[in-house]
Amino acid sequence: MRARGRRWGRADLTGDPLLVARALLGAYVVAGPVRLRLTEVEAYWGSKDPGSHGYRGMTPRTEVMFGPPGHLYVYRSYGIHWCANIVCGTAGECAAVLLRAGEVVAGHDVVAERRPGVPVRDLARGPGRLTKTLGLVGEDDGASLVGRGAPFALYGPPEPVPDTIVRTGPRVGVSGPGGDGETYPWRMWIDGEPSVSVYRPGKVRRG
DNA sequence: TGTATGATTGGCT
DNA sequence: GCCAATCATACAT
Repeated sequence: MRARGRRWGRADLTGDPLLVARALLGAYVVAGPVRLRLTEVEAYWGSKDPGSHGYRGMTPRTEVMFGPPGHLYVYRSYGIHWCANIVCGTAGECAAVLLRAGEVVAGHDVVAERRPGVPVRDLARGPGRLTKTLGLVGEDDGASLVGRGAPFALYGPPEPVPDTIVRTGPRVGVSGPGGDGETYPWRMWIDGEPSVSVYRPGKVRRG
């Protein structure tokens, strides 16, 4: 049996979202019988960040992101998929880390039922696929990952993920503040992981 | 009340 | 590489 990392609490998610995102690489998300090792994440930082849903202030949808760290922010993407974030930062500011990709390390039987015919490396390769594999839906928006009785849980990496295998780059599908397709390098992933999603540049706006 | 848009994916050319 | 699917959200009217 592989050693298991320490269960994370609210304190582990408090602070700079970029540092939290880095720390989440290699961490485990537990949803019922399914456990996922995170291999790719993106940071979103509220009012500093035109790419964030919370950039223009709090709305009913983004309310969770302004709350205390340790909760899920789940939203519908393109009317079809669900995408999941872990709220981090500090209560009152808007910060979250989008879960983009991971590797299934437990609960394969359940996942196989949920996602028949899907190749192993594609099970959680991309944010929409990841939520499907974990079974996350809109009703899980606001649910907690920390504390006793939380429906979900988060465990730190069993072994530290060294900086030498961590890569950073522009976020996927987000156009940056410059407008020229410039983006913040707030996407982070573990190099060489087959589950890491394919990069696609954000839509170029006319101009 | 109407409408444009998107932190995507899967299927087809 | 290109494009449709499909709907909640945000914002204009």
